[in-house]
Amino acid sequence: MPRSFLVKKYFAKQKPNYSELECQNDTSLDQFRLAELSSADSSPASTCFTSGLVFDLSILPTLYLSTSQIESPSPGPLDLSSPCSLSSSASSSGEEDEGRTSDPPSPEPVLTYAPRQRMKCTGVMAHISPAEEGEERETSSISSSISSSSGSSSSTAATRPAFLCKHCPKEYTSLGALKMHIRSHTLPCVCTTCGKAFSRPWLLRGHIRTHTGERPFSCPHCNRAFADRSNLRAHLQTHAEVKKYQCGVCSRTFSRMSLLQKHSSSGCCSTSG
DNA sequence: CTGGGGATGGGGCCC
DNA sequence: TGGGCCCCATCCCCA
Repeated sequence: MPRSFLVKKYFAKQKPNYSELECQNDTSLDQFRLAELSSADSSPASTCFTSGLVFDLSILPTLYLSTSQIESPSPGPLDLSSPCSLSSSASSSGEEDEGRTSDPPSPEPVLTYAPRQRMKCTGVMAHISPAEEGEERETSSISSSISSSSGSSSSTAATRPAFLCKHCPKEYTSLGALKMHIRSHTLPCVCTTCGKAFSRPWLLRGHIRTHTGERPFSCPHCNRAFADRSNLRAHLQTHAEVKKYQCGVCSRTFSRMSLLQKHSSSGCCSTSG
């Protein structure tokens, strides 16, 4: 299977440092922190920061069958002790704004169009049944996968163990990677505000911002705020004279890969295809 | 059609 | 080994 997705980028060892983002984050962060703290006891949506988050695998089957039970975020016996539980501190601590942000977008090298296939596995939910939700079962399945794969005629397995996902054809070279991947099937992090489930807590945090309206990331150029750093990064491209993505045919640059792809597919590069 | 924002998924790296 | 975060990528929608 294609493993190109697992290939780390050229700057793999570089510590990202969007100094520009940091600056604005430092200044705006307090505002958001205050807003967050103040809203934490006033805004209904913000309740999800304190008690609206439940990560209970057992509810997932119910979740996909019917969301009626979770549409009313009643402060029931929430399992805040769960490893996936989030608290107001988790967000208000500004773990992602605290200066861990990355390097300056600065004069980045313009990238020519080199589309990468996004790997998706579909039909996942159909495989998830209440009886399958347990991590133990997952891991036991992993073990069996390992043994079966190592015994199979896989060329890669000859040198390293292959950790196969039982929900999809994906395979990994480490158990940790597989376990993390499995979370994308089990979706243990559930937003009790809307019932949407996520594979990782920080994904849920980002989602929660859509409820709270929190936008910790501000553009230093126009002060526009974003809930997601990636979106800010994309936005910063709009301020750049030379965009990050360049058409290999007409040299026109775009702020987003998707725009370049649209551009390519809509005519410019039709000479070659 | 293009440009851009919002939201989200996922692998890799660091602690 | 797991959690948290980073970054990239993608889809959807709207102006």
